[in-house]
Amino acid sequence: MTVQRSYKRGEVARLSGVGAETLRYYEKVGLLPEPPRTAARYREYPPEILTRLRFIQSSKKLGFSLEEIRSLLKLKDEKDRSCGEVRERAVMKIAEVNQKIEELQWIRDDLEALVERCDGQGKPGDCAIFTTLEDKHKEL
Amino acid sequence: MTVQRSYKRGEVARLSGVGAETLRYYEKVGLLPEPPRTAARYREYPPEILTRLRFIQSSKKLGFSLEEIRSLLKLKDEKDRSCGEVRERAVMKIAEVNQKIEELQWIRDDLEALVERCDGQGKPGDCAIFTTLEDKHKEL
DNA sequence: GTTGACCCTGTAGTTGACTACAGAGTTATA
DNA sequence: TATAACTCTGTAGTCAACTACAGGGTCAAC
Repeated sequence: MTVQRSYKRGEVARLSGVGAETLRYYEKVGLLPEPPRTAARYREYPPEILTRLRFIQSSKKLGFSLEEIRSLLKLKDEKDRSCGEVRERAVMKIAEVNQKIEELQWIRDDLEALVERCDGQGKPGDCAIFTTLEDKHKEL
Repeated sequence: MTVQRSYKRGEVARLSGVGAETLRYYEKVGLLPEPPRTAARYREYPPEILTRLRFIQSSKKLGFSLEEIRSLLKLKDEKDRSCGEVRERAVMKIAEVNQKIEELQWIRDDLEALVERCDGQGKPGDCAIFTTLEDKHKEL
């Protein structure tokens, strides 16, 4: 038979890089489901918790609030519910994400223009014409 | 001669969507330069402040902290300084931004896969296979 | 020339997202 | 079996990024 592995808080913390206290906090605010407990009320996290935490971490880095992440995860958790509404919300999320990508691309393009212009070393005032950094954002 | 226009706090707030108190806060933490004052110590913002605020706002939406935005803006403000170091930091920023874009694209692709799979309405469990949402992030 | 809508400074309060106890129970190891 | 290293709950503290006063001064317009 297979050994069904589960982790406790400290292990999950070590493996995911998310603080042990933070795990409890995430549970409290509904980002993580309440895990099963041992007889002594120790949390027993299934291995899947790690992918969920990875998702949370990268979403955070991208400027999603915990509230938004909660709603993204809800999409997944509701996979067994009425497909139509989930689909609708997913489509909206896609639009939001695309918008973020576009804005990041502007910023990157601005930075690249800057680098190109000030390619040499020294020469102050030379790379002066990178007001670009702001101009592109006029249409925002 | 040209009429050199300047704005006071309330006008900037209205035009930019950034709260009037927030402007003072941004000044305090070094995101905005101290503007010139009238005889009565009223702030007189030049029109350029608006592009700067737009830049701050979109960067915030993309998950940059005020500290990071400060360093992005410093790149611009230092345009007259040693070009080499500015260039170096810009190159690093570009890498960071590209990383963000990539991660957002993963999230978008995941969401799109989800939408594709649950294309019909109703049928629960049908769009069940969008564990994609987490799988892609395993390599993070 | 006063009323109301602005502006000033300084400071205090709020919200989101943690992070750190205190005081008590549990488990692994020597 | 005792000691260290965990875990539990509840609550309080921290930090970033605002947001909201209080107690005053300024200015335009009636």
